[in-house]
Amino acid sequence: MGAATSVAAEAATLAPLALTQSPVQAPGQALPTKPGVHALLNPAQWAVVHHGHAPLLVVAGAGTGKTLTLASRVARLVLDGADPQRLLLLTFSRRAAQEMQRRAGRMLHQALGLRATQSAPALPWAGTFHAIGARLLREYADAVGLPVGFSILDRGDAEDLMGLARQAQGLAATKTRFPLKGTCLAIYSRCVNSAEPLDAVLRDRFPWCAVWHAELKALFRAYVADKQAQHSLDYDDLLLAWAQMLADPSLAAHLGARFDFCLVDEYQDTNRLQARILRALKPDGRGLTVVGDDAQSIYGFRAACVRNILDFPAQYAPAAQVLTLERNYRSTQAILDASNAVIAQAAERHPKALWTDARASARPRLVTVADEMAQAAWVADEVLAQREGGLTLKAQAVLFRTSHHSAALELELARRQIPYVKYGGLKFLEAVHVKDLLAVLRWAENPRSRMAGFRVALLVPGIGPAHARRLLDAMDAATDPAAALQAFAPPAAAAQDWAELTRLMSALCQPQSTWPADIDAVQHWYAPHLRRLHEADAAQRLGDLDQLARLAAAQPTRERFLTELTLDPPQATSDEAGPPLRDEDYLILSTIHSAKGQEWSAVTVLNVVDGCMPADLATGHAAEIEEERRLLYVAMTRAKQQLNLMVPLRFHVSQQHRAGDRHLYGGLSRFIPPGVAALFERVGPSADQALTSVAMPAAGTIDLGRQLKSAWD
DNA sequence: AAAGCTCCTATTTTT
DNA sequence: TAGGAGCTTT
Repeated sequence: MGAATSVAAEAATLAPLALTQSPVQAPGQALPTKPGVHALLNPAQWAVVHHGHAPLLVVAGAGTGKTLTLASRVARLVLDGADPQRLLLLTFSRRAAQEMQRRAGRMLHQALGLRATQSAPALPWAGTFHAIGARLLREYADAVGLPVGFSILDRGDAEDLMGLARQAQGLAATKTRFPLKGTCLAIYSRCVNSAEPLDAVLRDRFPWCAVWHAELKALFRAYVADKQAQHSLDYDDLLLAWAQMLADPSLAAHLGARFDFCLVDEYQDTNRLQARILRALKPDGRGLTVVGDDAQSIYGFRAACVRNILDFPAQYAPAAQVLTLERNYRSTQAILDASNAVIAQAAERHPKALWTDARASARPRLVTVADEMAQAAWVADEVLAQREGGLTLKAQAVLFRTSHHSAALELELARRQIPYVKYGGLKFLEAVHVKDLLAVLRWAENPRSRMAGFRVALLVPGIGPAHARRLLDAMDAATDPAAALQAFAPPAAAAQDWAELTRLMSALCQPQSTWPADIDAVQHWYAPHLRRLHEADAAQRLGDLDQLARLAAAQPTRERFLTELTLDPPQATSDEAGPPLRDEDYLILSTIHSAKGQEWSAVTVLNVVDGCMPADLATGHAAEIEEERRLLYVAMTRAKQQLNLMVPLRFHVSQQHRAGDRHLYGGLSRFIPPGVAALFERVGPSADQALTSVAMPAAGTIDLGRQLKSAWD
């Protein structure tokens, strides 16, 4: 993504990184020259780095130097003559992609003995499955019959399109309630990603929707047709179309031959479709290395398939070699003991136990507090105390199951003026004003997009759904949709405002359109509409758009901007607020999902309470509970020195004041039974004492916090 | 046909 | 909280 994002992401990962084990990166360590390459790798890591062309599965436990090993392998391959342009490096998440690119780049830089001013050879084919898929599809669009300038729908867009199809099919007004658009898309997406037929998905995942089997099938057919008519691909299409492209033997051979090596990180989080892509790309597994840890599989809800990693070796004849990394360089033994105990209760897993020779230290703590307010206060106290003890804020992280669980803590941090950056759960792209502005750009880029056009047209006062539909129908029918837009006759009441829009659109559709000046033009056009539609908080929303413009300036073209923003949206709040000052220190807040692959000296996990971990929504199926267990395991294994699990005895489930605050008295998570709890140091009042203190009024304080915060706006 | 209302509901995690 | 659906008014 743009400069702002990479600066923030860089800042967020650099500090912890500097403290990692990485023998190869030890201060003063000369760069791996040929004979002594990676002499400091442990034997298992060394075996991975020097493995040949045969298919390889690396089972790498948390903190075992996985990324270092992968990056070293990349460096070794290049040293041995591999062309960096012919290395395909795939990951599931954006963060892992960035991390892999950065570490491999640094390693290459060292390995080639380059000076600081020289840059390492780029690894152009490193990225997420979705991003690489998008690039390949654009490159091969002509060959595979896709429109060259296709738009990529983010999840919101895809839902809206599904919603329109749903209405067009008359499913919005059924007697018994038809699944909502989001649910429809979830079902569709599950079918695509798990490569399972609709009836199986309905039976296993959405039994309450099974009666709508026929209607859903028709709906999905319409949805797919609409996407094609609008020259749009959704996230799933990026994988699906890629897989379909590879189903053609000659294309598969052509693409497979483009890459000498293919390394896949986070393999435990890939789904059946992604596995199919890899099989088609490298049918005999030659040059293929996959890395993962079944104990850290936490994306089952996105159809990630643990079987991918469990079944990988047997796909090949002879079976792929399996190398296991078990030596942990990250955490203290006490933290590992507790983590191992949590995951040991898991039903099915690739057996391994992490170990370290780091000297034993304090046990992780299980901290009982009365409620969320007390939790926030305890965490803030602890963070400040640690900082007094010499630990920077950046070396500390607070992790939580769902994004809003940090709300109380964020207020407390703001009150005490403790800076923080929050990862995950950010809905920047979902804000109405951001969507509006992007819709204009997207429409200009792809005039066939009814989604974008509809949204933009409705912004003009006097244009409603009926006129908008007439406009878009006319554009659909025209060979030159841009001309049809200019020719459209709006209702008289809208004439003035409509002219402004057509002027803007014709400027944006100039062949020599100047980017990023485009976005200024759009902002200029949109600002009055924004003020009209969002009087109350117009200033703040305009600020968001300024931020968007800054991101835009970092991209070479409009198309790249739209693609990058859709596939790699700003993910931390600091991205919105602009890059943090270089020397500024801040605490890390993150969802556990977004924390995967990261590490910090001190980690605090909020709400380790039944109903939260596991989430009460997830307690339906055994498989979901298992995934929640792995989630806790992932959270715990992020910690290097200190780990605190917070147990608020009372925490409220919803912020709906209308129905009154609902509270849960869950108690300690079921994942910490007494035997496991014994591995922790207990902090805080006993359960009895805490329960008596629960009668205190707690809810009202929130507004005070908000006022205090707004005083600094 | 558009705009301005009043309910209503749905709230995991990510590409 | 906020966005959406559905109703009523202009």
